Amino acid sequence: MSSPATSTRRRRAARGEGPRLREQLLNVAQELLLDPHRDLTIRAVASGVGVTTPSVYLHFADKDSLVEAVCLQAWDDLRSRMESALSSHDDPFQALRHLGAAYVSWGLEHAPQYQLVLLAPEAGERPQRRLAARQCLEYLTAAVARCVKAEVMRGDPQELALGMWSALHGYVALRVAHPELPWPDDLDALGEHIARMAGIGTALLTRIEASPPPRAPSSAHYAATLDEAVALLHQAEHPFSTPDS
Amino acid sequence: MSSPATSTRRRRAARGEGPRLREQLLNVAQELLLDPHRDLTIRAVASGVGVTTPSVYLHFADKDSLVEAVCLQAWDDLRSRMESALSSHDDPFQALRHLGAAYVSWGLEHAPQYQLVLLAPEAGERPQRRLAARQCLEYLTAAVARCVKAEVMRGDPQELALGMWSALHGYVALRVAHPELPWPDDLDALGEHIARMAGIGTALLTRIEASPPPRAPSSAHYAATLDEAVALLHQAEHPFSTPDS
DNA sequence: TGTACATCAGTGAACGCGCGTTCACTGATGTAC
DNA sequence: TGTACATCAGTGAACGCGCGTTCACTGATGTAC
Repeated sequence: MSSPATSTRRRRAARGEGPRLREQLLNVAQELLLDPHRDLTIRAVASGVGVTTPSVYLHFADKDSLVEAVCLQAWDDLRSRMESALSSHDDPFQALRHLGAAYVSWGLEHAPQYQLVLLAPEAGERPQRRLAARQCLEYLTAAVARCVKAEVMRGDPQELALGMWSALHGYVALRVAHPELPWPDDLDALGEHIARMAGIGTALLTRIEASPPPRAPSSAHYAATLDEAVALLHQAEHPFSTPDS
Repeated sequence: MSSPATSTRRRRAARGEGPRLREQLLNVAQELLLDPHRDLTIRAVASGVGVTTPSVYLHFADKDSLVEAVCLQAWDDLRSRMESALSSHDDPFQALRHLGAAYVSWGLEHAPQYQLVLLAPEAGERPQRRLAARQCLEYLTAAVARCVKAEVMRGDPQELALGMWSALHGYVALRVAHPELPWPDDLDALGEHIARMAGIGTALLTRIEASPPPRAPSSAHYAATLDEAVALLHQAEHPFSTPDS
């Protein structure tokens, strides 16, 4: 009578095949999460698979468990992307930059999962999401630590990583929540810009903080000094990176 | 019988005094927004004032209008803070830095309002919140434009402002959603760090992009060149700023 | 100064919705003898 | 080879909750005459 509108009624699973339903529920839940016009409800997930609502409780204790499982599935993907970004560049500063770009690019591609783990107000109270956030920070901290070891940055790697992360996160968060702002067309280009801005900014700022100058400067002095610095870079055997290394 | 538990029953307003209820409703709604243990519902707002639920509809068309009104009230405060940060510093680069620090500091103090306008998934679809976000960008763009005019930065002010904003926003957003991360105790110190990192990073990066060097560098070359640049700054008449100007 | 009337700031009770969740059940699948 | 039985993947119907919202009303306040 009240058969699901979105899907044909599925065949009942064979004896040992029960757990396959779990996988199907996760898939449908993921689809719902990606569709801004539909809500992720227990009822919608069940009917999407072609099953009645109570069946969901055969595999998930409650709604939260289901939602969390959906999101954490995607975060494994980010972890592996960060890992490969880190290991595919021998040079610490280049590795950090590519790690940042990979992070931003993943975040923009997985907006709903990103939103749930890093933007939801209650995210900090959920152990699984805390863990996902923590692991993110650890990858970044590792990358920054290598830069500190190579003496291109100075200071506490974890604190610097929090600063870098803020810059990357902000771009993803702002773009996802306010797509109507005058963003440039190329999603990743601004991500690259921000990753480089944060990297270069951190490198220069931590040096200045390690040996603070006596007086406050003006814009004119900043400009003049930066010009000289860039000129210096051009004379160096290996000058600063172009946008694509 | 079912008198409100949270407040004494108020006296009925006199003839012309009707609109005063609106103000009281906004105040209670604000309190509810700030209390993470209570939800902002029409019922709770009404009972907080000491009035029955339908009375709320005398002043607000629906719940959304009420919530939006509460939030936008606070954003006026941010606008004035940004304005005074901008006008209290003659030097463009210093003004930008203080604008950033003021922004972060306000965001951390007004987490719920910040969350609703800049973090909520549907924020980009609400005209009022779009406007608030847009005005934020405009203040930042104005500050960056002054830096571009003073030649301490190069490029499109709005695009650079989006990058700067991302960095500032990310810190507020991350800290608000994940307070359990290993943040330093001083809220504003890291905000200052990020504002400076983004400013200096943008200034240096836009110079490098305006005159890109021929080859990709290594961390060692970055380190050596930045050392020379900082040495240069120390020789300058007005070197880089200390954390407190 | 008194009285009929309009206004306006509220009230009280209820509606209907969609949600997460529970409970007693069913009927196909495999297994023991 | 047939039959009784345990298992297990589901079903169907309902509960109860809190919410936003609506509707017909009331009773104090001020005003016209």
